[in-house]
Amino acid sequence: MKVTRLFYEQDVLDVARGLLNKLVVTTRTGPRVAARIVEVEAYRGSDDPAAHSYRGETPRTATMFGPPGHWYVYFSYGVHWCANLVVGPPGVAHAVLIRAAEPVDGIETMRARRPKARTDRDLLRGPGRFGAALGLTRADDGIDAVAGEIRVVDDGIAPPEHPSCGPRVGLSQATEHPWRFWVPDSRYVSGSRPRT
DNA sequence: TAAAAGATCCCCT
DNA sequence: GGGGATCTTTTAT
Repeated sequence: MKVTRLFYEQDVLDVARGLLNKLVVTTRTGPRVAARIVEVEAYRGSDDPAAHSYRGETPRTATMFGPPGHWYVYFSYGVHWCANLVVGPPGVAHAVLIRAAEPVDGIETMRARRPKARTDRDLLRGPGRFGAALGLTRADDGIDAVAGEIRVVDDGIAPPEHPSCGPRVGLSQATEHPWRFWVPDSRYVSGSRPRT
């Protein structure tokens, strides 16, 4: 089934679960690279203190307030580029963070971008690693994921019928929501991280 | 203008 | 298991 603009106008939790097993494909930053999404987190706009959009629109989060189905890419901890998909109609700033993916195509290209990765399993396991393996930067913020140079496509593998879920990672607020979803049994998920 | 925190990753022990 | 790197964004003064 094709991933249309309409897909991104569903409830953000449904979009998050629906993105599992979808393919991210790009030739924007080099040779063709494809990766299968296996772990995501949902951020519920103005209802969610952990969402970047919670306190209203700022220059950084402008993309989140725009039309759905676009990439919101932000710079994290002065080191990493993390990628989200914008969900909900314009003005509704929900998003789904891509936390981990399974390398499918262009593995050599990804390995060149991630020299620290010892195995293919480490290539895209974690949001910062996902961004690095795809070669994302500020220039990729706002790109259309439906018709642009970095696309989300359905290659015939359905989302899991019963996705696993649990608390989101790395937050100091709104930690109670089980809005992290992943493909059960995938060896490419990032796994829980202990918090101090 | 300053200061603190941040949707992380990597290396060290 | 713990801490440092690194710098942008936001909020407070």
